[in-house]
Amino acid sequence: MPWEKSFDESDVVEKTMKVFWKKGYAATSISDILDVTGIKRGSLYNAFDGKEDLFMRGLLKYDAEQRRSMMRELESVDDPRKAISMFFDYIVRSSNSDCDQKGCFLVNTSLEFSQHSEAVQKVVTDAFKEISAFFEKQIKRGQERGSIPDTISPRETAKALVASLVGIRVMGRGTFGKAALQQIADQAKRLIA
Amino acid sequence: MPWEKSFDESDVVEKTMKVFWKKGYAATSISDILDVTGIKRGSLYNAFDGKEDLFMRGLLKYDAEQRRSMMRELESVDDPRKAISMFFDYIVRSSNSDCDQKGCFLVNTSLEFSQHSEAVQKVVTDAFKEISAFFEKQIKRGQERGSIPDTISPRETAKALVASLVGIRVMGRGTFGKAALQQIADQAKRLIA
DNA sequence: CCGTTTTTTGACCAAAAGGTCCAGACAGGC
DNA sequence: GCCTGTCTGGACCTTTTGGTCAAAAAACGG
Repeated sequence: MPWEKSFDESDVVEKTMKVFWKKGYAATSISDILDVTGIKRGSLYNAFDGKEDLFMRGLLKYDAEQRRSMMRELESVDDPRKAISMFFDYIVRSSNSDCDQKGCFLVNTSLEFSQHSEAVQKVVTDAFKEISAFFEKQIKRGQERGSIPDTISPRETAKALVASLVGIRVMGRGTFGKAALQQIADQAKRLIA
Repeated sequence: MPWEKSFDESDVVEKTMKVFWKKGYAATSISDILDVTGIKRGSLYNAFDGKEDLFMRGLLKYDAEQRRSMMRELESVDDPRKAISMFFDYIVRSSNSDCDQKGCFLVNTSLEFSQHSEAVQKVVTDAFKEISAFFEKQIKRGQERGSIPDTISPRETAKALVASLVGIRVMGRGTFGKAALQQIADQAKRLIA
């Protein structure tokens, strides 16, 4: 075994992810990536397959470290209303604390569908399906224990909550002010009130 | 006066708009535009300033012909609940009838903010502000005539409705199926029920 | 300390990007 | 029918794009 890489591969993916996240796929050039990682061209292509590969890795990393990890924490919340509420608060908080206003990488990517492979599309759609399923499950749990009214439809309300979430993420990129995002979240919660 | 243009300028803007709408700014090349309009390079740069200019014109055309014209029609609806309801149904219908799944040009553009001039950003944010103001006005009217409960906050509910609308537009690009969009819209209407 | 094996480096490539330019085509006014 | 002004076509330009390559450098086993 003759040599180890001089750079941390996952660090490169992390930095690359942030560029794609902020600027989108098409608007990000390889040069941008070289600049932000400090790595050289040859090293990049020695370690990765190319732009698409880099994007995919970044997206998977985001999905695992941001969305999945947050949802895993919320799974352990006992009170279903609180679990849903915490989800929204988390989104609002992370939207408001990001001074780059990058929004959500998954949402951003879903509006770039036409430029991406089906593999990428699947990551995104699966993510939204899981979020929707999460909401649905929590609503059902709430109905079982009487904290959420039986009159509402779990599946359809879940989808509406996802849409609100997406809306918050989009408006958080600069269209509405910070205060508005929390207000929207609070209103969305009325759907399960 | 020696010669008229051989192409219809507004027709070129229309076709150009559709490409930007579908693929986004960065992913659309001048060659794409030449292909879709059938016009030649020299003619394009003789009639327009360049890519940015073309994009701006397309965006303004969309805003005027899609959003503004629809809102103008809704202004004349007497029943405020119905006006809001029709807005959502219109969005759902136009999302579902577009086989290209382009979504909403304004929403798409709002996720490309970093690549655009402030002038472009202003068009988008103004559009959303107007939609929000429309909802707010309708909610207030509904409360005055007793068809919408006094307990809800007009301004904040309006913002939540905008977020739902945006969510529908995003999910309509392929993440959720057609049926889901109408379901989301129906749930959103519960915010003013 | 020498070969082996991998990484690094930066030059290099073809293609595509956005944009310019001008020779020629064209329709008016005279 | 010619002159004038604009419009068209496409060659052309520079820069940037994503990607390749070969030579040099660096750690390890022997």
